[in-house]
Amino acid sequence: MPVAPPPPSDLPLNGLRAVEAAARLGGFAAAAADLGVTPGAVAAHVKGIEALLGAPLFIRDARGVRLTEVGARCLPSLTAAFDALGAAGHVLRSEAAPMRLSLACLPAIAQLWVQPRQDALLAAFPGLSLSITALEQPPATKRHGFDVTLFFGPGQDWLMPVAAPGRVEGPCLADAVWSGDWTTWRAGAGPAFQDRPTGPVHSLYALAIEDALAGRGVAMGRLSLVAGLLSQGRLVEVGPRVAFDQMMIARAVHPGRTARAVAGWLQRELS
Amino acid sequence: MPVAPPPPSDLPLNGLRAVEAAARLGGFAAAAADLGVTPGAVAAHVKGIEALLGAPLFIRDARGVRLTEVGARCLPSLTAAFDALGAAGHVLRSEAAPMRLSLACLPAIAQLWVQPRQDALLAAFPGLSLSITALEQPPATKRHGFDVTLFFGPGQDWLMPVAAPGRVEGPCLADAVWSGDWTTWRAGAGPAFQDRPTGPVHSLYALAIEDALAGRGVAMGRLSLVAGLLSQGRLVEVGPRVAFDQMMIARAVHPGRTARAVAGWLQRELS
DNA sequence: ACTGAGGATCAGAAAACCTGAGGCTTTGCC
DNA sequence: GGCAAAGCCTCAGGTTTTCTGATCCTCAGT
Repeated sequence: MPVAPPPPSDLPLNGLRAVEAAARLGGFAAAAADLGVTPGAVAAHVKGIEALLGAPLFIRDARGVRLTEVGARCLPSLTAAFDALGAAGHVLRSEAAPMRLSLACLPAIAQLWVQPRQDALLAAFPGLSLSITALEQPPATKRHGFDVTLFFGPGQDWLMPVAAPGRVEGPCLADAVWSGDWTTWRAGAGPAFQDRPTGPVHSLYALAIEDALAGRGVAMGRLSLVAGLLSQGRLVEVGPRVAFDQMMIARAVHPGRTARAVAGWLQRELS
Repeated sequence: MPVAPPPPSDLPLNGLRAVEAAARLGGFAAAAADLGVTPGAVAAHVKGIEALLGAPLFIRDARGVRLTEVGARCLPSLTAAFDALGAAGHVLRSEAAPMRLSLACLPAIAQLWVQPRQDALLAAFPGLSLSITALEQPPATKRHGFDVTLFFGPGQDWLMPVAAPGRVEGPCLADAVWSGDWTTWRAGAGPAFQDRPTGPVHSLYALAIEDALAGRGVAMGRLSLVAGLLSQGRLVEVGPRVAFDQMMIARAVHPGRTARAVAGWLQRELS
């Protein structure tokens, strides 16, 4: 009697999700972050799937993991499947509560741009139930439950130093994420402010702007984010504008009545 | 400081699977059977999803469940997603072990048709690792891990009473599932064997055939299943053949080298 | 050689999951 | 009308799965 091997047991869904995330992101740690668990959990899931299949899907070495041949051939269908699942989840959510909407954006955008427009947005969409989540990175996939994203993408914006009126002499204020903005600006405007001391470096851009508002120095402003404060006179431009190749972009992650309408409204506000 | 994202709570995969199964099969009990759990577990999963969504997906009444409007709009994308997942799982399995193949068929087919041909099949596909699973019903979806199915479907076959040579006088043997075959045959051949007592009724067709082989009575044979025994002379036909509108059909559940080849081989054996 | 990133491993703890019994409502059938 | 059969619901309890947190290991770059 030849072999009558194992039963055709189904593969655990959560395990497949771990495999897909690890393959897509190129590492267990990244996958773990994506899934909101620890790397150990991802490793265990992947190991479980590999055991069920009887073949390794990843080659481990000290600096990460790579897909095996077999794994690489499986990735496209896995990704397609989880994209479909994400879409299905989205349909469920939007059908169940059409006026509930979740927006993902950078912390700086949330505080400086969305916050001041929130009342207008809610007035434009009566009944809208809005939740705003600040993320450092735009969600990598369409599976994260967000309806609309608002992040920087390719486009045209302006950089210029800003300070509170009459308080233009303080140190240079910067934040950790966009510290490169000063460099970019100087490349276009020359070595201005070179002699200034560097002030506190915040983890959040909005905190640097707060410091500038409080007269504690000069911040590097992205026009789209500080235009409101400039027109209110709470900040003034203290140097030339320099073109910047990133701009805010609002997009609906999945097609859906409300999401599309809100993304359109935001995009209109942007221009 | 990495922002701690308040998770945009993803929907649990197992819950979605329960919802999809219940929606597709029209009942929690059926879904439970499909998923291999108890109805209570399905109910709990569905309830969990409904709670997360904040809207009911099913209307319960005493004779089962129906989808709500919302649920009905969600079903297509859910089904598509789980079909995609099933396909992905299948790719994984076949990539990991290309020569491993699992066949699903009726118990009667397994015992009377597949078993005698197993050596020939393995000879035709060297290295094939075959597992055979007997199911009363063909798997309803493509998600059950089977590579090839072999069941009765629309087509042309023959029914006729069979018995061991020289032992044609015993009672009518029948099995529980195909007891209708006697009725069908009499409808075409007239009231023959009406006066015979009814012998033991087995749960498995193959047991009725065993009884016939042992000379304990007359069984109603489907030609495709008993042809081998007839040509060996172990059974003889003891009445006219009557046309029957179901025949065995082999099909590959998912496209795949081995599955397609084996299904083709089986189909060729059938004709 | 030191350091840091990324994995593996393991035990304990937490969460999710399943079962099994009992109850309720409706339908179909004497 | 009374009765049985289907289905679904709830709940308690236990079991399995899953996650974490600490520790160790390996490798690459400095």
